[in-house]
Amino acid sequence: MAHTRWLDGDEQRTWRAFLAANRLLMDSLDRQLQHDAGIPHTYYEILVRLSEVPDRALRMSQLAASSMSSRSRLSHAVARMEETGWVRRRECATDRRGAVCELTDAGMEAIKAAAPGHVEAVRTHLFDQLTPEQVVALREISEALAKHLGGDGVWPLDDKAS
Amino acid sequence: MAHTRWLDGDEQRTWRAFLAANRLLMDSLDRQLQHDAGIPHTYYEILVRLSEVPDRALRMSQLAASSMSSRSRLSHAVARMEETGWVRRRECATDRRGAVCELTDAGMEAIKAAAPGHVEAVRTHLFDQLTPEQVVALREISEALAKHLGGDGVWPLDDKAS
DNA sequence: CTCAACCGATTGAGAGTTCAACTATTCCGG
DNA sequence: CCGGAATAGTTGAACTCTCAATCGGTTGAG
Repeated sequence: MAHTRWLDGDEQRTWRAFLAANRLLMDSLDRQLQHDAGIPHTYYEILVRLSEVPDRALRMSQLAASSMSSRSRLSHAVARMEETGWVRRRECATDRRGAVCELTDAGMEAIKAAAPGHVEAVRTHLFDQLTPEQVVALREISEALAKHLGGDGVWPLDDKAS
Repeated sequence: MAHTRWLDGDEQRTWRAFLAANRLLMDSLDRQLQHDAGIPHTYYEILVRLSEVPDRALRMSQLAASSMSSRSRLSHAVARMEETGWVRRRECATDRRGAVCELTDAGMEAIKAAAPGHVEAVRTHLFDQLTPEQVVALREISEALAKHLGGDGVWPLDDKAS
């Protein structure tokens, strides 16, 4: 790289505000969930993905992709949540290397208990602070970034309504 | 809370795209910095704040606020970076409880070495993916959120220019 | 059929973060 | 001045995350 394309003043300001907003928001949500439900936000995301899928079960790799988690992180997280009885690991029928992670009833209860407080926090700290137009803009921005960064397995991305 | 204000379909989609984009972006930047410069992004932020301030020195609490770090996190981080010789701790002249953190020359060199690669990553993964209008929107959104969440000591927030 | 390359997932060590507890100092009402 | 409350910062334990190494299972070229 011969010549660095530095950020200009506006870009700097945008970038710093973005960093600040993200860290403050995520830290806040993490604290809320940890305090009220005893789990970090990343674990909550994993449980939610499982809860929305047929049979409440997914292959580890699919679960990792859909929760934006590295394989390693997911392995540790699932091990941890298996101890507390929220998920269970089964062998995969079609690929003996694979593992299927399944949400238990206790795990489902845990989500249901944690969800209202979490959703309320997301609403008050995010959506309540933005105009409807900003919400639309935020979605378009986020989808563009995630698409570029290869966030697969998260949204429809396709479907109708386009 | 009697009744939870759940997210509607559009809000869900926005929220998930936002989560995906943020995690992917931050993980990517963190990996880049860790790989090319051997420091996590949070440490980089701390060093940058110090580098921009008179005397390259700040009280711990101010440094924590301006880098969106908890006191504890900053303490650990500074201890770590002091070992590697990038910062130095001095007593505060006006308050014997206080400590002043100062960027060393070696620390300054470390930033200068890390900056080009980092800035390039921010550009390619963020700004290059957005239209100028989206950059403006992102700044307004981020500033609204950060302001609500009490992100002080980060921007001017005041100053001239409206 | 065989073996090497690849894939799915786990593991352990090292590093960063959080929380709560703690020390030391300053502030302030009486 | 005294003593309690607040402030600045640090510390250790518990926990999460990352990275690289590893292991068994699968796949495909020859």
